[in-house]
Amino acid sequence: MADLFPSSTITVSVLTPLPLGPLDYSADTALEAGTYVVVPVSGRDTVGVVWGTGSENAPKKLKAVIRTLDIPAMPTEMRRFIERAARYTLTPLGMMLRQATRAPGLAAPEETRTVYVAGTLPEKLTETRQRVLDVVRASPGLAAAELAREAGVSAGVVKGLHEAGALIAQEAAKDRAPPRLDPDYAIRTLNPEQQIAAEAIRAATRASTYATLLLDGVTGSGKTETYLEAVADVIRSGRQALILLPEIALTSDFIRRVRERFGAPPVEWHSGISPAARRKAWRAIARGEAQVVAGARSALFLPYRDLSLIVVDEEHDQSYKQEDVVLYQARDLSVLRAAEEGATCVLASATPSLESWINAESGKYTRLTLLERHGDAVLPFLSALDVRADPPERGTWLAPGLVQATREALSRKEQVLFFLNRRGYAPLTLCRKCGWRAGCPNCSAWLVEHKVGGALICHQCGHRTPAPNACPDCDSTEHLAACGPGVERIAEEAAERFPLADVQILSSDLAPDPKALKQQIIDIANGKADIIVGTQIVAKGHNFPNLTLVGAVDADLGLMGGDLRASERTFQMLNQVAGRAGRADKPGRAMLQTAQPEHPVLKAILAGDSAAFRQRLSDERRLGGMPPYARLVAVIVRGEKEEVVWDIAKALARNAEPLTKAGADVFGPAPAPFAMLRGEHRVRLLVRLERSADHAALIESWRSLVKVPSGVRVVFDVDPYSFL
DNA sequence: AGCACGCCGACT
DNA sequence: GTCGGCGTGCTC
Repeated sequence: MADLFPSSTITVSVLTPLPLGPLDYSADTALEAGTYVVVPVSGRDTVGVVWGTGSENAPKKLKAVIRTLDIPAMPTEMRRFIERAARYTLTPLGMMLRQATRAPGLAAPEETRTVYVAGTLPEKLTETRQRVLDVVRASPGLAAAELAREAGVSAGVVKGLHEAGALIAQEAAKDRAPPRLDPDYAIRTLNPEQQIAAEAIRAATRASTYATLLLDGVTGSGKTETYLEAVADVIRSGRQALILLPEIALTSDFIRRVRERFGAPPVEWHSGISPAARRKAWRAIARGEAQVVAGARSALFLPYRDLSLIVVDEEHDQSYKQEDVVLYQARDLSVLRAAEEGATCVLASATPSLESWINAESGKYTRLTLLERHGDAVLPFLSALDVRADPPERGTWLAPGLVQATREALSRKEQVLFFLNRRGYAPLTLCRKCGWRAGCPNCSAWLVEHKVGGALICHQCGHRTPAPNACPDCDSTEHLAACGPGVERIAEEAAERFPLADVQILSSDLAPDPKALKQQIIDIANGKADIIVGTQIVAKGHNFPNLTLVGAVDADLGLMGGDLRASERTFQMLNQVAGRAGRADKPGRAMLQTAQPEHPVLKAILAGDSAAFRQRLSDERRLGGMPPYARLVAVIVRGEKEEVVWDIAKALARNAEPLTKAGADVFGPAPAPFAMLRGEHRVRLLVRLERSADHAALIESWRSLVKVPSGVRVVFDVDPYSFL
């Protein structure tokens, strides 16, 4: 449209979802910070957010803001959160905004629908008309079709009443508010321990100042019931609560628990919801109509109007770490957002992450402990099966003790789970004649044989090749041997030993898609399997109500090797898997097959003594090692301009190397931008680490690894870890 | 992130 | 002689 009025004079700074900072535009009126606007960027219409109001007179030739959007402005708290999150994760500001504007139809005008309210009484009042009027009086704001259905009349009656002036048409938002949750719908009785924890969370939310609490409760101690009582309090106060869950745990199971407690489901937000539901949820949250949101990590970037409580359930879960284009730890950013909103953050887990553990130890977080199993649930009986004393027969992998226990459980019609965190049939194929081993041509890993699909697959890079019939080196067809077990091989053995049992493999690569996998888990939980052979996916999400025996086929897996996270992850995984055993009426059994029963990780699990183990781990970690989640960005400073010359995260993404390698391997050759430098430069080295250990030592060791071409002097300016 | 501009290999 | 590879550069 042509601009009929004199040129605009006000400068506004607008942040767009691009890897940039805010851009300046002109506007004819002042726009409040937080207003959603459409602006042209490189000739295309882009939704952005007014980030600041600049000078009144716009002398430069700026492009003009195209229009403002009729949606609630982004609250100050959220803008501050985005700024701090961007700085903390070393992400360009615009990319952080991008996380928050990933809702469809933001720019589209809100759709409306016609609804009816009562008008004047009609002259002719028939019985059917009366029924319609009763309905409209009881619940005004229904559409014609709904009104007719509720009253049990035809659409014609409603139409007639409208024409007679007895019903008045109104335009209402098409998206209706989500169903109201009733905080008193089904109040749960908590045991004393739970009451203390729930009261502590309630006190924190009522104080309306930032606090983080670590809800550390053993499996089955009723963490969910406990924090839902605090959520109830938030609902009563008219504020909002967000419950973050690992994607896989966001099942109908969890939604059902919320529904049972509050009489209505929470607003859901995760990758599986439809664009329409997404749009609806976004607007309901922005308007403050959504009382409780249950979502995956991206739900942290929604525009809550009045957020009082953030719960991060299963806070140790790896999936809170986003590692694609924008890198962040949703658990860390939850703490950050809570700080900005003056809200309470609850980190809940049976096996808290080391960093949260340390933060609780140091007093940064308040620790709430639940030691008792709730209700009928009983801790499983844990035991080690020493495979040196009681080895499996040659060519098999299940120790006699585990086989015997399985036989007994099956005879009682109970389910058994064999846990082995290794996909495929065999992790190594070798030629017994010439010693050839099937290795990946791209990386250092061995190729894993998969019988399902008949291929050798690299679990590191995905490289795939048909399983050979003969040794590629010596052509021998008789000497190729599969070494070691994967879940497919354990399933094979289980089927041989227990021919009458229904054996099912639960492995991410064997389901055609995540939906099918979910369905398979539900079917198994409902009894459609006698023996489950599963990878780590059984550690998460669904409960198997008839499961009474868990056998960890190789509990030592992950206890060796250079990965410093391994023992921590193994501890968490085995703990969670073992916790799956047991029914309401009956304690379960968990047997850990091991060649090193005296290993501290296994001893800690068997003794249920996580504290000592964690203390030892954290002491160890303080001595060094590569953190699992890190960002290191080198910035050349040239006067006012700062130029990112090297981003470790991007370098890692290119090489597809895990973040767990030793420093020297991560750094590799000198990054090209350094090689091009001549003379003296000031370089700021920005570092962000996930661990709350001793960062200074790590940074120092990294600094020594940055290779700078000779003749160039680089002054390092380390930006210290600064986070809450 | 997109998208344009830009300089070197195998093809209608 | 062109089509097209993706390497830098820009977006108010």
